[in-house]
Amino acid sequence: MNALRFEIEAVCPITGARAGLLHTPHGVVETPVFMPVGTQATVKGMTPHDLLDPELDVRILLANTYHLFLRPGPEPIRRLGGLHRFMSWPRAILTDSGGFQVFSLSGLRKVADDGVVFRSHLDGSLHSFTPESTVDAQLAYGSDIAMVLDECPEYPVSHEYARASMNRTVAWAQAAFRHFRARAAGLETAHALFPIVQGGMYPGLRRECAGRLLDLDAEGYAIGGLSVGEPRPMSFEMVEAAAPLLPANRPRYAMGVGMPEELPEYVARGVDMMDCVLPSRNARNGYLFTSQGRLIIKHARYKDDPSPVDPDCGCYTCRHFSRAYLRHLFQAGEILYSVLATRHNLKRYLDIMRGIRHAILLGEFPEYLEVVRTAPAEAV
RNA sequence: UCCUCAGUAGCUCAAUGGUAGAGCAUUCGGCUGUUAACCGAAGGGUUGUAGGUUCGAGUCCUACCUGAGGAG
Repeated sequence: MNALRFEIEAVCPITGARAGLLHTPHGVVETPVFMPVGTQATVKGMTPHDLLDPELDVRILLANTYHLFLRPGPEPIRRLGGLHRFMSWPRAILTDSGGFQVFSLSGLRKVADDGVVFRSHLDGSLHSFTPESTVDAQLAYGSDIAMVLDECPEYPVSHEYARASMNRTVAWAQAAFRHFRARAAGLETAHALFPIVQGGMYPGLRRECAGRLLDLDAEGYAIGGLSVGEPRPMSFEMVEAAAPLLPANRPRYAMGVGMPEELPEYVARGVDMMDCVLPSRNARNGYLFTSQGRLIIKHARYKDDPSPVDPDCGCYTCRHFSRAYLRHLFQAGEILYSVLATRHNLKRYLDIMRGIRHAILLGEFPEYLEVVRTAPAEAV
């Protein structure tokens, strides 16, 4: 039983960028899409009501297998009706497998062929993840889209290590799919599982990895291991190596990217889905994304500034509050600052994706790219 | 008028007589499948003033200035 149906509405004849509709068990997602990150079953600072507001109209969220595994645990979530009911989110959820944590919490782990042993960052307790166990966890969560366990090596790594790591990721993906297909057959609801293309910063390994994952006949494919310290052109090059090999009629997901100006670049290389902590995390750290570039709200220059963060933004924050007020809230450490800033930054990212989608549908994506490539970096 | 206490970075305060520091603020970085309402760097001082003791004083002594309390 398929969980997803990917309907392509338009393809840019110059770049190959696609606009489509991703039909999930929890609603339709317009692509290309930016997925806000809600690691611990919450987008920090946002209620589901905020995210559902037509102003944001978020269709799909991320949550994290690793973090929810440690707390509160897959079984409690299953008993409480799954992640959707647990967090009161009616729309689609994609769960990351914890593969990223294998790398980002590297001080605490040991990678073996059959999985990874790691220490909880919460209490130091020992746990293991296998391709099978992370599928089980994500089925307990009731994820619409689950991700296979992968290894996400840091940059730079040797070709030798990247190859071994990629081989492991492919083997894990194969094991995950075997287990997933056996388990999913007995379930009432449909779930999708995406494998992840790895291969370090070696185009040859990326191509090989993509080719080997095709046999899995997955409902969508992810490209991982991007923005792990490498220069940006290299990230784009890795996508250029892998994306053309992936099935044209399935969604492609670039994991963990990127800055606002990078989003159209990934789309131009055939990417349909992206997620990133930048809009939410940077919001809380005083970094606001605007149509005129970045704005660091803590700067004293905004102390008496009555203007909105972005005069061209129609978000709740920009409609009602001044830079001076937001700066005040930030300096005072007030919770409302994070709420308003996150709301604005998410709106900015979602607007960018809607703008990209609109341009593709109108056949004007090359012109759109031209404009954003010459955009200013800093707001005044 | 007298007594007591206190004067150190923009602010609040540290510093057994031995290289004047911290937090906040300021300025600037950083953040990319969140261990992050987080992390880092820089600028900023005639230690109230003037003398004295001492090898050496923010620290001890004297006078003065300012402030806060108290007494009358």
